[in-house]
Amino acid sequence: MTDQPKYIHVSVAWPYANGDLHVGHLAGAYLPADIFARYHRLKGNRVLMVSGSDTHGTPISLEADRRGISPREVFEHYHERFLQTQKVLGISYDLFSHTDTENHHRIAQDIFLKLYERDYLYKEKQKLLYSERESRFLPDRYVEGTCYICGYESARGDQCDNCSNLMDATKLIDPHNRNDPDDRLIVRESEHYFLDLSQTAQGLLEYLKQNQERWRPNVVNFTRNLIKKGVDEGLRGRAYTRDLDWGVSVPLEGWEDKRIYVWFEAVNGYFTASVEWAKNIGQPDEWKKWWYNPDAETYYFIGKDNIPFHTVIWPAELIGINGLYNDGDDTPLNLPYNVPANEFMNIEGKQFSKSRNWAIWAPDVLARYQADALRFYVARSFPESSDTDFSWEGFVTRVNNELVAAWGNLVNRMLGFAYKRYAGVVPAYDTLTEQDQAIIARSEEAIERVGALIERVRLKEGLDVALGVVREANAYLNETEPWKTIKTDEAGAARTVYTILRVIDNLKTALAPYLPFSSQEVHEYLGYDGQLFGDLNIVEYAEEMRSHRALVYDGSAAIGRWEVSALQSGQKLRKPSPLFTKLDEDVVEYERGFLGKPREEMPILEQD
RNA sequence: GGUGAUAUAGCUCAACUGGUUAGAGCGCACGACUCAUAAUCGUGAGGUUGCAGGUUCAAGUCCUGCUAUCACCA
Repeated sequence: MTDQPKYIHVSVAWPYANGDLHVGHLAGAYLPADIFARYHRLKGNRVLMVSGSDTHGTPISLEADRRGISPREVFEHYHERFLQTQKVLGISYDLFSHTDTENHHRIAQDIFLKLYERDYLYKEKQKLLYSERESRFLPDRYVEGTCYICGYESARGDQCDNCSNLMDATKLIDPHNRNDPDDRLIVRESEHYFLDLSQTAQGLLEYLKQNQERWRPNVVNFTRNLIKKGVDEGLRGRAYTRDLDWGVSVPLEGWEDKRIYVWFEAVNGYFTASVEWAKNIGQPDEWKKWWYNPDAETYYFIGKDNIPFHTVIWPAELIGINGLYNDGDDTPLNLPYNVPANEFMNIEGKQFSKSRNWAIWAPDVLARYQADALRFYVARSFPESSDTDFSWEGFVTRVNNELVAAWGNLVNRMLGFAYKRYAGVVPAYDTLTEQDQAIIARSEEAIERVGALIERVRLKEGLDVALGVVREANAYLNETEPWKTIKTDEAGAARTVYTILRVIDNLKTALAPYLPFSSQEVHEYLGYDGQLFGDLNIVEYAEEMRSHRALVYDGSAAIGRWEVSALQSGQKLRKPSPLFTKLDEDVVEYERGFLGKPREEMPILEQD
């Protein structure tokens, strides 16, 4: 490989640490990001993949109230579970941190101050609902009142559940505290800072123009209309600060009681986690190779609900803070190179719902099934162009018919055959027939084709291509029948077995980003040493006042390459055993039984 | 109400900028094989591409209207 390594930044949506990870999280962002990152690592590129727990925001506060504990206790509990879950699932973050680190607070405040100094922020008074009993402004989610459109009595502050219109909380009739109906709320003015998007609108349009070829059409169209509307009508500002007590403080005198709005501060995490990562490895400027390098490519893996924040708000912030921490150098910060937003994954035909427990929780699935089985089914069902459905019937049939029967069985039948009949070594051959060469070529092309698709973030199609070649490999065996020819044509059988082992070697590589655990097994069965990928560790980092735990990818032991097989005859094989567990049909009914019923959180265990 | 997206075989999904008889997997029917976790391979049946119009030599693919679902925003 003579190409210069590319710098690839993989930014992954920050999950609210108010509940376990579920398959929607995996399908929307984490698994696609991991597949993408693993591919680029195999390719020899420099990958920096970061994310972390979002520890602020109303959902955390609500959960804390519900349980009668502090927001910190809530997020620490789920942050730890995120670390363990993603370690078992193999989501290979270079750093999965959280937003309550000193590092994140400091940088989020520096970003605010930079925007403030450069006049990207303006002050404005807002009318908000105030609780005299609690002496504070109440977030919309805490407010209840009578809907001013349909008259429904229990409309929420943000939306009416009856007529589903969005609500302006201050217009609600008889507004009161959800947790305390006697607490009548009054409208009071409060001053806040707003991000002035009109200043960056032209720059954003220009930026969009340069990227639209590469982006998914829905992301482009959605963003373009958002900005254009803003340019025509004067792009509205967005409130950057809130009257809350949980979050990052506004770093201005007299504003200490207000907080930076969680969304503005959470997207800063892509940047703050990169800085933290560099500090953690003892090379504090290393992050600049992704953020201030014009040749670096930055990818943001998010769900469709977050598109505006990643294609408008965050780029606007980045334009506003250009030069931050860069010693006067005028290189601009990198704006998102691609934002391959996914749609949603439904559960058994219905929308995910945490409150009704209509959900499939990642720790629960991983307690019962192989990580690669989950990765496989979710990847087969990625909502890349439209909403898709996770069904247990689909899980069982896809795992049994495709993962176990087509790929796992191909590996098992031929590695077992080779191991038994050829004294545990890759058989020798003289020349390969055209048919042999053809299937080898197909498997080599698969590496090329799958790689090209992954680079374009068409991950589902990439997996489909690899599986297609798995089927071709099975068909090849049906035609060449080495178990028959070994009795009549020893040279022919040896040639066939060598061929299929080399094909399996190539397919192992093509599938490795998707199925890292089982590809590693195949790698070892074929007699190779070493790890295709590095290791994931949970590490504790101390700051001045407190410490936090993080998930960290250590690639130092990785030897895997995105290259075609050069399998040598005579290589010593290891005794194979089946890669995947076949699932019983009863799984469908058993698992469906958990849906919609109260759930008990179980400890997260490592697999194997 | 505005913006974006989705609606294709029984099921889950494909089909880049409009172009030969709309594809694949599963399921189903029939056949082949037996090395393998009864796994594999082949053949076949099955679609008036949500509804109604329109543009074009040609539309699942473009335009208009409508219906349903999802997301974001007022």
